[in-house]
Amino acid sequence: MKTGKLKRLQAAGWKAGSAQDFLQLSDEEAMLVELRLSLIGAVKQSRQKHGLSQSELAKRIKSSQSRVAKIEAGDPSVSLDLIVRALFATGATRQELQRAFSPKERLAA
Amino acid sequence: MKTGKLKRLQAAGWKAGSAQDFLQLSDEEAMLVELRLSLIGAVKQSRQKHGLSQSELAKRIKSSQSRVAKIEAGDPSVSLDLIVRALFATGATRQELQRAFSPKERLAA
DNA sequence: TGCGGATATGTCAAATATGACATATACTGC
DNA sequence: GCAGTATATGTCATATTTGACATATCCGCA
Repeated sequence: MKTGKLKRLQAAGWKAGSAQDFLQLSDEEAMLVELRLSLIGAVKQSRQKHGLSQSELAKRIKSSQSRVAKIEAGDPSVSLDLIVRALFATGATRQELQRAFSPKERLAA
Repeated sequence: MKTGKLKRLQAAGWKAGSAQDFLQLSDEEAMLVELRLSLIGAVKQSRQKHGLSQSELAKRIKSSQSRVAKIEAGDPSVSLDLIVRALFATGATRQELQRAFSPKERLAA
């Protein structure tokens, strides 16, 4: 049942071109999206845990509040690089980063 | 002793603008570079382990042999996204990816 | 009600990453 | 020596990502 996968992706802020596009996602692509979701979650969590506003985090990574918002919204225009940068900038350790990579919940086949 | 850090970065294919640039690397930047190194190492290792040529891997990620070479050479023009994509495409599992994130060796201070 | 801070969304010019290509180098086996 | 295969390096037009900005929405609090 692939629809669950679709819902997840949409929930992450990915505007579907068409359902087909998503149903044709290769495993690698799915893994990448899943990875992004994990990291994004870690950013949100870590930022709030450290009591930072989006603007404050933005300053640390020399970006803008709007881009931080896009990071956390899972906007497709945001690169993995920027997500990881943001995560580090919140004060997250590499161990926390590692944890973000843990498949805490598995994708429905 | 910061020079070790510099050597590492240069070894990774980062052309120094000047030594200062590197000595001024923030911790977050250093972590990011270290992360890239780990992932790059994992790509090389996994690709060879699976008996793939750079050209074959390139096809899988719809790229070119030259870009795969740049990935493995640590070329600064290569994004984290592409590195991770390449790693997944070699057939690496998420667990292997996770291991690549492990700080197996620590940077000198 | 309105004010203030935080977050979200859309746009855009500039910056950066991209695949493709040419070409160079290295290492085989002949 | 040469041919074949793998990898490295440089360039470039195109594509994607960027920070910045405007503006909207949400949420307490007076």
